[in-house]
Amino acid sequence: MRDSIKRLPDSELEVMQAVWAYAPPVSRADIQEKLAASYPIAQTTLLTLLTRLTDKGFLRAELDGQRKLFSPLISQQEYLAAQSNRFVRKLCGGNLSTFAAALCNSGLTKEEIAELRSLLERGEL
Amino acid sequence: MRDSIKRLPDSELEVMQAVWAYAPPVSRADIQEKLAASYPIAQTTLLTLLTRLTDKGFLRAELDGQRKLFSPLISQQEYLAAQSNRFVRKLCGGNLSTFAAALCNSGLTKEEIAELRSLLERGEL
DNA sequence: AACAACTTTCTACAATTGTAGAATAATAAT
DNA sequence: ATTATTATTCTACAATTGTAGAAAGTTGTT
Repeated sequence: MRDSIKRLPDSELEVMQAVWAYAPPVSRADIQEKLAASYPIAQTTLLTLLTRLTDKGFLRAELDGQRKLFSPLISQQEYLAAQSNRFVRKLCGGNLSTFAAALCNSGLTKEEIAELRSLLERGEL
Repeated sequence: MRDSIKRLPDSELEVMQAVWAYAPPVSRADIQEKLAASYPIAQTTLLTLLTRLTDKGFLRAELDGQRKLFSPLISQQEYLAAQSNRFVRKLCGGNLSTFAAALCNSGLTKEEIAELRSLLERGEL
């Protein structure tokens, strides 16, 4: 919920999502395999992004022989919560009707909106 | 709802929000006045951002004597709808429970969540 | 005419983001 | 040992973003 979690650039977010998809720790190769279809990328590029994410405090790196293994320091839920907050507060100016209207016009079907309502009902988690 | 609406960088978003706050068209001075407190910025910087937004198709500029007047080509609702879509589809992987959980952890109070639910009830708009 | 006030355009530059080849280090295989 | 293989680090560079001074065009004053 930390408001201090910075919004990641697209390429770094792609990498984080691949990291989150595994039980940590993950190697560069794991991530690259996961991204292969949706976001093909050179190994050195991926390593650059992993380094940047580590510098930014999103990942922790440990050595395993010659290679590195990465673990998230910020969970997907933490990140998404922070970004949701940003969306409502900053983009929608904290105005819930604005936010609701945006959702209703976002392309979600009526059924999806209904599902969302019901999910919101069961409070936290 | 166009998925093609690009996510704006922070500074350009600040400007667009100021533009949306007025009935168009607006001058650079109008925008600067609106932003003065929350986002102080040099006039030339603001003009650079306005030019970039115009190039990106977010604004239209017309001449009014020596100065320019700007009007949004993309409404706040269009932009927010596109970004909401992106949030659910891309950040939450289209998973509504993930999205709901993010909202519940975003710092919104129970009352706000309840309000959101009720706003979502009255469908569109 | 010369100046002041205001506006925009040009030019500039550092930081961030997107991407990856070259160089290097370690490991495995022959 | 010599050679592939594989992994990381260095170096590089273009595009985007954040920010603004310098230069130049208009208009209203004195």
